[in-house]
Formats: sequence, structure tokens, C-alpha cells
Amino acid sequence: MDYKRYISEHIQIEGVTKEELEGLIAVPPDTSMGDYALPCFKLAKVLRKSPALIAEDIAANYPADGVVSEAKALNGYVNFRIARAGLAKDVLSRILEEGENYGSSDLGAGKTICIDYSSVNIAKPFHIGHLSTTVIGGALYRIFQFLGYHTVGINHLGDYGTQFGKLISAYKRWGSREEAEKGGIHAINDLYVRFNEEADEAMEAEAREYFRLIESGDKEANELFDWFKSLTLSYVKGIYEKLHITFDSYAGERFYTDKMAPVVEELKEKGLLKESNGAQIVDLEPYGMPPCLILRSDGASLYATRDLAAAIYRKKTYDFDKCLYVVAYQQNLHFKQVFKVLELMGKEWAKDLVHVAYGMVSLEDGAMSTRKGKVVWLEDVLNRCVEKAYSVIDEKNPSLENKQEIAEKVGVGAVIFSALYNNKIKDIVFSYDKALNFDGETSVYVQYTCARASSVLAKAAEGGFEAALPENYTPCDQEFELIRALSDFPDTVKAAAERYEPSFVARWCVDTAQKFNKFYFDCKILQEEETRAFRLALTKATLSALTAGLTLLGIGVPEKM
RNA sequence: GCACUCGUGGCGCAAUUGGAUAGCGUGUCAGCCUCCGACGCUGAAGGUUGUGGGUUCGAUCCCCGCCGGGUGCACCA
Repeated sequence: MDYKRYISEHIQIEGVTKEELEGLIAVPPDTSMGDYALPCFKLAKVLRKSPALIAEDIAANYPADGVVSEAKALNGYVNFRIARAGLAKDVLSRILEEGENYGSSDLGAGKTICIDYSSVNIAKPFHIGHLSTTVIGGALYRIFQFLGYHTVGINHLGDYGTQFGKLISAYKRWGSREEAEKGGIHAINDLYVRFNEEADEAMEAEAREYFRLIESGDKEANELFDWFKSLTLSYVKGIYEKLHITFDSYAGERFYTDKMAPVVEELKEKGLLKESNGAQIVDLEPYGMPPCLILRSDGASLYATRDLAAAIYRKKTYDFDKCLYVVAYQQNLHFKQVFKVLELMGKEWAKDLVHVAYGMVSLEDGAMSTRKGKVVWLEDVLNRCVEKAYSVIDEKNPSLENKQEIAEKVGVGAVIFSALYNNKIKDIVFSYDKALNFDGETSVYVQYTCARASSVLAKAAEGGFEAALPENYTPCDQEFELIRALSDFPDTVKAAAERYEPSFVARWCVDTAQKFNKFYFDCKILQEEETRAFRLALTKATLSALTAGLTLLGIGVPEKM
């Protein structure tokens, strides 16, 4: 039941459409005021009457019924109270029917959305700074899928540039197959770090030469590069499995090597290309931006050139309705420039490109620096959180089976959640103290709540009690608050998609878990016979909805912990 | 210097894009396990939303100035 629509359809105001009324209806800050509210201030202009009078007028004429039980004017608002029994039945029957699909829809049916996220660099281990793009992108991927969109997850591999010449040079100088196979990607990264520390002009020149060899198809250079690439991919695969991340394409920068020349040609044809200091640029001065560099003075392509080619390729290949780039805000200007250039090229779909920018991660003593060894590796964080989870479980629930498996869900979930709980634009200062603290607003709290609900349901099954929705059951305050939270979930998921904010879903999970815990303490679920069936239904519905929420975020839900 | 961005109790963050008495967690203090899982619940203390103007019936939110933090600004990605 869409209550906003229902209410708006029962109000008659001359000169104001039902749709306008529906758009005005909001939720009061405090449920003691009511369940929905119509602010009358904007109507005051149209009707040339004071908001208070309009509110009183609407309230007096509103036909209360079994759906909306009350309309009351207060301070220029009309507050509506929904008949609790009806709302409860509506929401809970829907959740019990749909289970973990509650909140899903076909809103995006027939639409395609490309999401570029994670985008790892070859031969670089994952550090904590890569977490946001990976889990935000992964969550958006699932959220859009949940809403019926066809989603294309793209890992735009960083596999192009002189850095790979450096890597080969470093490997040939100091590396060996055995060490690399034993030490994996970290061993290779160490070589790269050493190269940067020791490189002189001659070594830099050598690196450039190796990169040229990769480009020109030299067999040895390419074999090495492909080997580094396969080591990297098998390494990241392990991490993606833990984080529940998937991709449909691994087309990285190198993939666009042969797709850039036509773009440059097109820019030239359209008269957008200009020479400046020996380089080829698109002048963006009229738009208040620095020029977009297309070709270096030595003729080589640049980052922007590849992103132009990639965008055009994606449009051609996937015919997307939207293409998201989940990339840190450092690249704000870059994407603004690239999008503008595409627009100038006459690509009317340039408006469908969205830079989903998020904040950066630093450490307590400043920015991360691979060269100075000031790095926090993601796998270390994951391992330590899983260990911590294990020790807590071992302490509180020593007899539990498959403790390791549950510790994985809890520990990894905590890491994912920490990157998804706040607005994505916020910077994050990483500390192990915070990462290992599972109290309060964390995934662990939500998981614990789920385990508690599961436990009640298991006890009910033992006792032969069944969940049911009796006719005309009027929920008490605690029950009703929880039901209201549950009813918000579908809109929350939609808002998360519209604003590219997985944090909305994360916040909803915590909020709903809080309401469940209040309900749990104030209302005995199994004890009292008259309320038992309904409360079991409420418990079951809560578990389904919370599971749906956590699953969208990529977080597992243990039955026991 | 210019552009973008952030600034909310000690600390970390919300506030349904302009609505009612600004919420939550953490930390501090005080309570609650003979009662469905205490990784939990209840209560107390803690705020001039950086600052000064403006717009508005109404501003944490929009506009302008200032202060402070972050990021970016031509051949790296």
C-alpha cells in the first residue's frame, strides 16, 4: 500500500494536483506526531490562506477510515495516523511472501548500467585504500541488480604505462622465478619499490625501453608481463571471493590500445584537437577547466585518451543507460574533463556518465606511502578482523560448530561495513583500534541481531509454535516502530541507487536492528500465547529484511555466532 | 593563486536534498543476566550545526564574505 498516494487521493484542494500533494507528504521527525505529514506552507501561497488554517481545514474534512485512522492539524502541518493493524498486515504479509527478495523490483527492467569499480593495478597488492571502490562498487552492482537493472561490472585494470617497464627492468635485475612464486605479488611489488628507490637516469631509460618492447609485441617482455598479470589476477580473485565481489569484464587500459587512434581521428575531424606546447589537447577554457591532454608531445596517448576510448567502447558494446565510475574524488577534474570532451564530440549519452566519487583513506600518522613502507595491506586487515572475531566467538560461544566459517563472515563483514556505513564522500582515517572494535554501529551488531532472531525462531520451531498474522492485530508501540522500519526498506534501496549511496542501506540495517532489539526487550516473543504468532511473524520478517539488506552490502548472515 | 570538497556534543558520524523539539554510536557516569543470546537493553550528562551576513513563513541544508582541513590544477595513472 502506498500511503502517500492514498492520503493525497483523499484530499481535495482546488488548483493543486494529487501528484503535487503526494510529493509534499513527508514523515514527521517524531512518530508521536503521526505517521505521515502534509506541510501546508507551500499551499498557503496558492490558496492565499495561512498554513495553520489550511491544515485545520484539511484535517477537518479528511475522511478517516480503516486505512488512515486520524488526521490532525498542528503548526501548519496535517499529521496522519495510519491504522496500525492494516499497515502491519500489509508490510508483514508482503515480507513473509517475498522473503529475502523483499525490496526488489523491476524498476530497472530493460535498462543496462555499467559500473567501473575496484580497477586494480597489475603487480600491486591490495591496500586499505582500495577497499572503498571495491565494496561501494560491489554494493551498487547488487543494489541495481536487485532493482531489476542489467548490470555490467567492469574491472578497468591498470595495466598500461611505463611503470610496467620499470617492473620488468627491476625483475630482470634482482628478481627470480622462485622468489616471485614463493612471495607472490608482494615479492614483485618489493622489486618495484626498490626500483623507485634506486633508479637513476639510465635505469629510467631502460624502463622506458622495456615498456616500448611490451608495446611493440616483444615476446619476452610480453611473457613476463602476462605472467605478472596472471599472478595479480589469481591474487585478487582470492580477495574478491572473500568480499563477495564479481565482475563481468576485466577489460583494462591495455585493452584500449588499438581503440584510441580512431578517437583521436574523430577529435581531429570535429575540429576539437589543438596543438599546444607540442602536445595535442582539447581546449576546455570556455568551460573553466584546464585543457584535456590527448597526446603527449612525443605522440603517446594519455590517461584521458584511454578513458575516452573506453567510454565509447562501453556505449557501443553495452548500450548502457548509465555508466558509473567508482573512483576517488582526486579524479574529479579528470572525469569532468573527459565527460565534457565526449559532450563536445556530440555524444548525447555523455550525460549518462557518472563519476561516483568517494573520500580517501589515510593513516593516523598521515597519508599512505608505499615507498616509505607506510601501508596497511587489506589482507592483513581482513585476517586480523577474522582472528578477532574468532577469539570473541571462542570466548562467548565456545561450543559453537564451524567457528572458523562464522568468524570469516563476522570479521570480513566488519571490514566491508566500515567502508559502507558513512556517506561515501567522507575521508576515512584508518586505525586498527577502530577496525577491530565490533561494538555499536557495526555489521557485527546487525549480525548479532539476526543470530538472536534466528535463535528465537529455532526455539519456536522446537516448541511447535508457528508464525501467523491474525486479523485485526493492533501492534504496540515497539512492534509498530519496527514495522515502520521494515516498511521503509524498499524506498531505502531505491534512494541508495538514485544517490549511489550504499550507506543508506547500511544505516537502515543498523536502525532496524536497533528497533528489533528494543522490541525484543520490551515484548516477550514466545512467552505470551495471544501475541506469540504475530511476534514470530514479525521476527521472521525482520530476519528476512535484515538478511536482504546485509546481502546487498556483500555481508554474510550467520544463524549463530 | 584558482577550482572542487569537507567543517554538526570530547571523539566518529546521521538528518529522507528547505520543514516541526538537530538524531545515533563511542567515551564518561548510574542501572539491568533465577526471565526468548549482555557482541545486548535502560537512564544521565554532553549543541549558539566553524564564523559574519543574505534569501525564506521556515536554513545543518541554498547564496555571498571570512576562518580552518583535504584534494586537484599540461604531457603519471
